[in-house]
Amino acid sequence: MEKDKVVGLGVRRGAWAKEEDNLLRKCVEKYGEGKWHLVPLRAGLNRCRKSCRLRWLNYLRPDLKRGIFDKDEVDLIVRLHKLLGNRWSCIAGRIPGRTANDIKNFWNTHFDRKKRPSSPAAAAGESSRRAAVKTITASNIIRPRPRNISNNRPIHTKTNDTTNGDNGQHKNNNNIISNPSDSLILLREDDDECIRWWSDLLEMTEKDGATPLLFPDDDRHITDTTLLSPGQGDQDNICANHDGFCSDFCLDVDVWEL
DNA sequence: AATCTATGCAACCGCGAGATA
DNA sequence: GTATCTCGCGGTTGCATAGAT
Repeated sequence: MEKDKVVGLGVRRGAWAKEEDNLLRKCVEKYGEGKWHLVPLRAGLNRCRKSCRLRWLNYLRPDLKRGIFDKDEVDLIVRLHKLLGNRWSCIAGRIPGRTANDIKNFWNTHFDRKKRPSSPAAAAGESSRRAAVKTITASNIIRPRPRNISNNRPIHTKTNDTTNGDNGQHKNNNNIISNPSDSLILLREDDDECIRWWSDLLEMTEKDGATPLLFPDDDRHITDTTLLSPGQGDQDNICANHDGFCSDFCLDVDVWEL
């Protein structure tokens, strides 16, 4: 990677200066997320749109949580990775305040078996976590399933979604339902199914023993599954807090015959 | 104190998908 | 149907820095 360079058409690259951060922040606060191709112009930044978007998503967003991952988050990442594989954006959608890049970096640092822990102590500490990861294979990763939503179906619209960037749009990566409003429909109309799905999932995960519902370094069972289950808590908050995430998780486990 | 090594993380790249003309 | 543009994602790179020697 080249840092602090100006290339090609004079577009600046590399580390961001504080002034650039301020310009970008003000621009997004004023115009909102999205329309990234306009952001460099609007903000007066000599950066490409991708760089602006990345900087905002990974660093400047006000709801970002920084610092080390706590146990709950680590456990969640392990379990979601078992389910979803390297679909970091999906995983990030379930962990408030964390970005896909954060999680990806965290995973690559702490769980990627290509890298080795620096000390025996660290290795011991990580071994149990790695053991859980070890069993992940392409065949047991659960992949979301596309659903056909008729255009005629009534949509429960939400008006508090002010953003149209980031998670507001989801690509159909591996048949993920793309529109957050679709997920809303699923939640409203398939509440029971979603609840059942999560129940089955948690049960299955506990049964197969591949990734036990335990923290890696102690025997504390996860009892607070509220964060995980779309069938619990405030339904509105699920999509409001995690944007399109629900769409990624309203799926049938057996469809892909895993 | 100087040098080396390992690690964390910010940033870039390339690609695929959706939207639109 | 196709070309083009934009967006978003996962993979990868390489700088900065802490820790070891």
